[in-house]
Amino acid sequence: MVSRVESAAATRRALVDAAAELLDEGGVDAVTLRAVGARAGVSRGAPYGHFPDKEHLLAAVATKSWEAVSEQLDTLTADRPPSERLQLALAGLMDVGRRRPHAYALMFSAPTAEHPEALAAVSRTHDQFLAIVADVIGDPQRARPIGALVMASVQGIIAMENSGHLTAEKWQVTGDELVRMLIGRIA
Amino acid sequence: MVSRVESAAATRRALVDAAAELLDEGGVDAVTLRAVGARAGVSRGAPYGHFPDKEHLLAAVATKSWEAVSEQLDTLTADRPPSERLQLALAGLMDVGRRRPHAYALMFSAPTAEHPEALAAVSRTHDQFLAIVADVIGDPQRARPIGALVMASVQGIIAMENSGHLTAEKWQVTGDELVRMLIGRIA
DNA sequence: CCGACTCACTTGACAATGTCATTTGAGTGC
DNA sequence: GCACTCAAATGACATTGTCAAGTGAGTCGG
Repeated sequence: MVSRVESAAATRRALVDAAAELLDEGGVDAVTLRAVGARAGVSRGAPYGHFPDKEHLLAAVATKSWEAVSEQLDTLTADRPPSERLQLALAGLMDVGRRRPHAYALMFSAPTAEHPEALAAVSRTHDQFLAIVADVIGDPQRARPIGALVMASVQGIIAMENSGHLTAEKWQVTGDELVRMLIGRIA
Repeated sequence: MVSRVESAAATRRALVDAAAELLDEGGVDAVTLRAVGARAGVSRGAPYGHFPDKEHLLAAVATKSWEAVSEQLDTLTADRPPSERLQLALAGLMDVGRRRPHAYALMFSAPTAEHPEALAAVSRTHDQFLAIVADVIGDPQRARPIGALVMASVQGIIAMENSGHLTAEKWQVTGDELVRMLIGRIA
């Protein structure tokens, strides 16, 4: 037996999942409210019962994507050496960028940063990342600037990889090698 | 007296300029073919005489934006010390990212990298940048990987600045300081 | 000088889409 | 058992990208 609120929550989840799938499959242009409704098994107007507009639905997708990264960071237990945790954390981020390029772009898009729920998920993930960086460099004072440099650089590497602007032929280097160069220079 | 081909070329220029203005003013959503036509003094269907579709018009805007950066790099004459030229080159890129954030995002977007004309402008600009990096580090062999790291990192810094994900309160650092940290670590 | 032609541009039309107002109907509390 | 709530469905509308057909100013051979 499903209560009304349970059904509504399930519909909301189905809408976000459907939007995420369509985003992964065909980019942001493929995420139409009609397609989302159809895949979620509801009508085209149903999203308006859960989100004020399409942008908020996409923000929910971005929030969920950030939460997935955050949960993956939770699995990096402290019994590993800090440098290994940093490497795994960056590898996890690069993995999202490569497996779900459209979702990744959405996670770092401007509208996402303006939705409180998304901001909270981003902030929590960044805090986890900063804690790892602090353990690596051993200096909490400098963790934030250095963490910002690493995060921004990795984000730029993935973004240029996905957009086709970072090719191995042109630059004689891969994204993974660039990340290794980067973390080799911050220690 | 304007010949027919001159008039057509002028219309094409007006369309690209109008699209660039609308992009700067209201983001990519504000660039509708009707608005572009109106601002260029032609009708909504006129762009189809010069571009196969809207994406090609946006690619032309990206191309022109890259060419502007390239021309600015041309002004960095070799009588400056290499490190100063690198700093000025990066400052120029950051300036575009801050003054024209939407155009900047377009320049690094995936569709842009698939249009030959845009690719040529990008490639030329990247070559100029690589030449400067080679002069700075004095090792042509390592210029490409290091240049890639710097370019990707700066791109990530600007992108996170523009999207609101890189705030001074959160990370205790500014984008400019990150760029200084970066070039300090590659020398 | 003029008639036919070219081609950039205009206009009408259409399907797709985001959004809102209205309606419907299943679950809920008295 | 009945009125009520609220999620969902439906109808409608403006906007947009795109294409087919039409138009008219510039061009060229005679």
